[in-house]
Amino acid sequence: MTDLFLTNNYPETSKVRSKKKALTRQKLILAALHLVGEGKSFTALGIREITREAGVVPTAFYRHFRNTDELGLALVEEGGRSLRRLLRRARQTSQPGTLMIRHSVHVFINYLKENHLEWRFVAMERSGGAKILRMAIRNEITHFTNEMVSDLRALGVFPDMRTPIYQHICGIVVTLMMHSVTDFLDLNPGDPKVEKEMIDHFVRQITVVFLGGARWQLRAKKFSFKRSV
Amino acid sequence: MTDLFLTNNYPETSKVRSKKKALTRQKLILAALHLVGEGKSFTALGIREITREAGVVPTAFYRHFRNTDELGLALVEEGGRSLRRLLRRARQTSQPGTLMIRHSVHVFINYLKENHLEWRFVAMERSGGAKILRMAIRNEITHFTNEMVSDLRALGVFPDMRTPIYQHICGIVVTLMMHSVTDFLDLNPGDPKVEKEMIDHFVRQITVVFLGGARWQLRAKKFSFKRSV
DNA sequence: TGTACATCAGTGAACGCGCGTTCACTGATGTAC
DNA sequence: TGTACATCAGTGAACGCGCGTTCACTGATGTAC
Repeated sequence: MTDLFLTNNYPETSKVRSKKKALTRQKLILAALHLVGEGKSFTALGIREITREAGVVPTAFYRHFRNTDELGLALVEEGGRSLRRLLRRARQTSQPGTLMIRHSVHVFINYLKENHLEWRFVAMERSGGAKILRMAIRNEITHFTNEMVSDLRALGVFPDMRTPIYQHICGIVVTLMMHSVTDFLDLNPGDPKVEKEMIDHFVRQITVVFLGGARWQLRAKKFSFKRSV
Repeated sequence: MTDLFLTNNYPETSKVRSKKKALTRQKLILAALHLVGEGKSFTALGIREITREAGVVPTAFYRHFRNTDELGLALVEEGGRSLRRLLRRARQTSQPGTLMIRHSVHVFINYLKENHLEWRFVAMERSGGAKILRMAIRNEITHFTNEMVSDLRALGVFPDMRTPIYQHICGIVVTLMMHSVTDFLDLNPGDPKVEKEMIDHFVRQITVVFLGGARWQLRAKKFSFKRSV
């Protein structure tokens, strides 16, 4: 994760200064994430609170962001990266057949535990925060859904399903997934029994949606592509 | 709606005073809802802001609530009432057969438009607010889901489906429903075309879930009640 | 390579402001006789 | 019914505090010659 924050916008020649600046930026981002992880709402965070947590003086904040919304957008970007890395990992270890869903959910949950700060932020601000953040997150999630569609296609799940239906199904799955993030992070105190129940629950949800999607596709075919509901 | 706020906790004898107090309480609740409706996050609301909007002096707040969280819980209760009234209305006008889903969604959307303030609050704080509010909302939504199960049963949808599966399906539908609240309130600027698209989208989501649920139930039967995924 | 100047990330003091909360109060409403 | 006292919802002044933001600064890093 660390190196991702260190994106260098300076000419190659200036090294030490830009590295230090990027480091402070990272400290600010991590401080905000850490405070969100403690249960605070990002919307309620203040500049002084964040800089205090980061260990810099309040005014240093303005060298990196105009206001907290701008920091929020940086966090959304970070969350988007996290979403994409999840897909990459799922892709690399994908399993065929009926095991696919359960395996993917396991990858998801493990990934979620590793990166719980970013995910908590995304799941919370997705519907609870400032409008500009909601929109940015909605955008990232749309991209995520589209990528999921092409991944599943590449894996040969539902080989002859039409694209709109495919997108529809993945949209539902992603909505359920984002919702389960809050549940998981709220209710799971490391209890493996609770964790297993939640995983089973989520697997069943996805299975129902996939079954329904396949059925819907069948119907769409039967009625020669005319919707009947 | 109005009369619901005027719950009288005083002995029958004292009338004018308690009525006035309940009225101020209502003003505070409506002020908070109104501010949330303007796009502010409830978490970020302050006592002075709320009392200013309500037209009372800041200290009057303490005659009704200890802090903003307590007001939040009152709003959750109000939201819960709104959820239950929605079910009642849907029940009263229910349609049989394939029309049922589309009709219910229409009832839902119209109801959502009428009571958008409460719903915006519930949808936003469901995953974005203070933990105590999230928990209270989760609780209301669980009740809502259970009621939906028994309503659908009474209507004879899925006559021989087992209760856990029933609950599972309604859980998915309610999650999708709550999620669509934010979408609807964020994206719908009164444009009937956009509105129609969102309704169609939501109808299709529910249909997919219902189809999947029926299919799942069939599988559960076939494999003599043993889950296979 | 060495020197003289420029840049700029982070500092620290200071500001005005709105916040939550306390307190003693007022005057309409309720109660007792 | 009338009177004298009790209650208590809402008032208004006051408090200490942390907030966001401004500004001139410092000193390490970068650049030019």
